[in-house]
Amino acid sequence: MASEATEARSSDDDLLWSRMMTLFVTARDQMFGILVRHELTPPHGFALSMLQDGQMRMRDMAERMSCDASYITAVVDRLEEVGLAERRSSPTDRRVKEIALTDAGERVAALVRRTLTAPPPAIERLTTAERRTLAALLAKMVPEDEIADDAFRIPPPRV
Amino acid sequence: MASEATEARSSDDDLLWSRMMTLFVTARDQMFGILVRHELTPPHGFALSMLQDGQMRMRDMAERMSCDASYITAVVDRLEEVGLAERRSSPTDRRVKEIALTDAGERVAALVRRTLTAPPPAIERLTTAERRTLAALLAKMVPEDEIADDAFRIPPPRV
DNA sequence: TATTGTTATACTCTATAACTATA
DNA sequence: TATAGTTATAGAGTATAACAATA
Repeated sequence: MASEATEARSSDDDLLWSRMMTLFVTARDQMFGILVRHELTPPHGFALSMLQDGQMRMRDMAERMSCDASYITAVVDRLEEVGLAERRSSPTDRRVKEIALTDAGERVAALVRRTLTAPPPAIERLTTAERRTLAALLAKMVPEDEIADDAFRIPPPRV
Repeated sequence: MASEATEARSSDDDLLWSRMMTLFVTARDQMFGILVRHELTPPHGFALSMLQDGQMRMRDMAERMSCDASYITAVVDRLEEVGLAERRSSPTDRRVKEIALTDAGERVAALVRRTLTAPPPAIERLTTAERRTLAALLAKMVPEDEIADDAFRIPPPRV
């Protein structure tokens, strides 16, 4: 039986996407807020999120961020300056530097990761049953193998 | 009675937000594609979307885009170069220039607007009833007076 | 010789300030 | 004097290319 929230007026349909966009904008602004407080930009956030899964070689970071290795140098420089990550020379190959999060970096990375993966506060306006319904509808729209992982990757197009 | 799509497994809940993000990323990339094909950047898309509601003075464009008037000069220069908009001197105040879309500009602006307001193709994986349910859930999460209108506004934070 | 990372350089995007024309 | 728009200049972000160190 349809609950109050599932009785849609026709105008709801028209605004469906605008409402979803609003959730994104809110999450994006929250993410930007976290980054600005640490004087970082979106690429740093992406890097922090990656590094939460374990230390990485700069070469591999460049690959996953789809940018040149020279830019990774700048990104890691900045992360070191603000004390969120550090370079560790590889004991087996002295060319290689492994980038690892500091304790402070772990904390910020966890915040970033949560913004990328946890539903925004507006989810609390739904009952548990409604959340399950929403999850199921989204699962039908976006199969697991189509889930993207670069929501906040920058930059926008260069012409 | 719950349809097939509304029976959520617990892991669906975990991925709810990642799935929604994927829809956003897809729409963003579609928008970027439209813009790149016309050698434009996100601010141009935002300007086109605004101009679809009628011609505007550059001063007002700067206000709504939260940027300096001098940058609007550059944006409008570019839109004129690619033939999507044109400056029209105001007959009543010779300082003022009204910016209007050309026919080609109307077409691109309509595309942009649609990307901003129409659900992405994945919506077709839902039945009509499911779409209404989704719309109702989103309406409960995002009341009409909280709907944001600057989904693709750039830039990201500068530190 | 090939690979990892850095430095040097240049280009794009956007902001700030000085300027011109009109009101 | 105040306002609309432009031009000049500068800063941040990112890419490309040349380089040094190590394999």
